[in-house]
Amino acid sequence: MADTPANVTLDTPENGAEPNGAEPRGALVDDLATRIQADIMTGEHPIGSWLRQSALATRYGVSRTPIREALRKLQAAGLIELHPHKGAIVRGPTAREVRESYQVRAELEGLATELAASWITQRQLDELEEAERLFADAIAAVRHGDDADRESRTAAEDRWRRANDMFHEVIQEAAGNRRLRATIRDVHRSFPRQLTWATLSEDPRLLEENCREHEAIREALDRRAADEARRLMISHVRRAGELVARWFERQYG
Amino acid sequence: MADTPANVTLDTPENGAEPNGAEPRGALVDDLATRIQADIMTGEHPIGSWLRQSALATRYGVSRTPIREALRKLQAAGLIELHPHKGAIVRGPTAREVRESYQVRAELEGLATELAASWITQRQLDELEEAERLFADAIAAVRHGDDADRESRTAAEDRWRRANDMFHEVIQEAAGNRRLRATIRDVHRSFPRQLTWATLSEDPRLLEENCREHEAIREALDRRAADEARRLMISHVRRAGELVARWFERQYG
DNA sequence: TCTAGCCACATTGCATCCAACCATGTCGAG
DNA sequence: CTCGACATGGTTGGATGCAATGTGGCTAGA
Repeated sequence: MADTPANVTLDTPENGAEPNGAEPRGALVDDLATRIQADIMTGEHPIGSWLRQSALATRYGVSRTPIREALRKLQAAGLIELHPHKGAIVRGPTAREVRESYQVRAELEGLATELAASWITQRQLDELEEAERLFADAIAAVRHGDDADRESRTAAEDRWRRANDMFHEVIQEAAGNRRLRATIRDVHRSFPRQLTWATLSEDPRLLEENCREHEAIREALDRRAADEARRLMISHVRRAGELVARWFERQYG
Repeated sequence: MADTPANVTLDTPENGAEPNGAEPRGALVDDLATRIQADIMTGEHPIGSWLRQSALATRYGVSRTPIREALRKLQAAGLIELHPHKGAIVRGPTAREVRESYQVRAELEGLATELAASWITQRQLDELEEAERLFADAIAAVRHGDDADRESRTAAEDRWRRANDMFHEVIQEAAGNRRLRATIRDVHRSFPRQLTWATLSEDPRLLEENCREHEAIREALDRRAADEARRLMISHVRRAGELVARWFERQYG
């Protein structure tokens, strides 16, 4: 710790990470865990790279102690491996794990959809429609943006992901089972999100297919056809999973 | 810290628990997390009680640092709540959460059973039969032991739980999806195990019913009737869940 | 008697310190 | 030239110290 240049550890919020010191000074570890996880998701900490405690400490402007606690949380979440006396390594899934995860997720989202058919409100159905609209917009942006404009492309990615998340989250919300939702999130977050996008965005036809599947699900929910909605959702997720797994194999296998 | 002669610390000789330094000296935190979790499950740290870091530290013969990391893991697992500057509290589920969890678990175990129907080996079918036998033995022990012999009763509880776990685990093993198994475990361990036992053991008829349901599931697996096995497992888990939820409401509601 | 303010104690949060440990590169023997 | 013991730098693991925060009790005033 001798080399910290700006060793002004005074309570002045120097590093600017906390704009307004709104930090309740107890949520620091949880905040760190969230940030590190986000940096893993975006690929800033690539799969297979080492997470050095001191590097993270200087990066986020804290000491190693809270970093270590945050790493424990991430370990429990399955995002990293902790090798004693060696360090933490960002854990990437295998193709098999991708398939397994999507199989589990398909079942859970199927259940969520089945439940949602009973409880979904008109307002939530409208939100699903809204999500579809955003989804279609994002697809259009991809088509036109092509590779010419890289910035609009990542913007489209962001919009697409938001629309997709919105669709699934509204349904999970409508299902009214918090534990179910939390479980789906746990399964989902075990591997970087960019995977789904990277897979589907390669071929706009896949995106459109995805969109149509969403429509079909919403339509079934609108008719309160629980079983059908469930089946549609399961095959929807499974299909996406198979595509991701294949892409993953081409990439790393 | 070493000045506390510990009045209660004697009944659990933790500090001498590592006779031969078999500890790889890096697994300490994980070990602590496991032990604390076990003590929560057995009710030694009752639901709603505070977990004082220094108390845990002296109890397990370490300093507060590894304790804190272990608590972070348990927090991530959902077993405890961490209130900044106040401490860790053992989190008990609400009746609603019990219902939600069992609904999720039912779906997942249903999937596991469906998958198992395709992959289960004769050896695993034999293990299921073995589990049933142990199960029946435990029931018999409960019937005869009555309340007269308290020791044989807890022994029976242990046997019963082992048999029950064995049954479900063999099926999950046969399903061949590790992620599925891990997810079921995560959902399952969110609340103390004694609940299931405490519920079912009140009425031997429930135990016998449970046993018959196991038989039916095994029989369906034997016939490779995937759909039927799945349905049976789902209603099996749901029924158990409903019983636990009701017991829980009577107890705490 | 009741309540508001205050003070002392208990507990956590984070930083720092030291020992244990792994990896790598060097040097000497065969 | 190769292989193994050894020293060294870098990293993690766990303990301890100190400041910040929450809590309960005590007193003074109405």
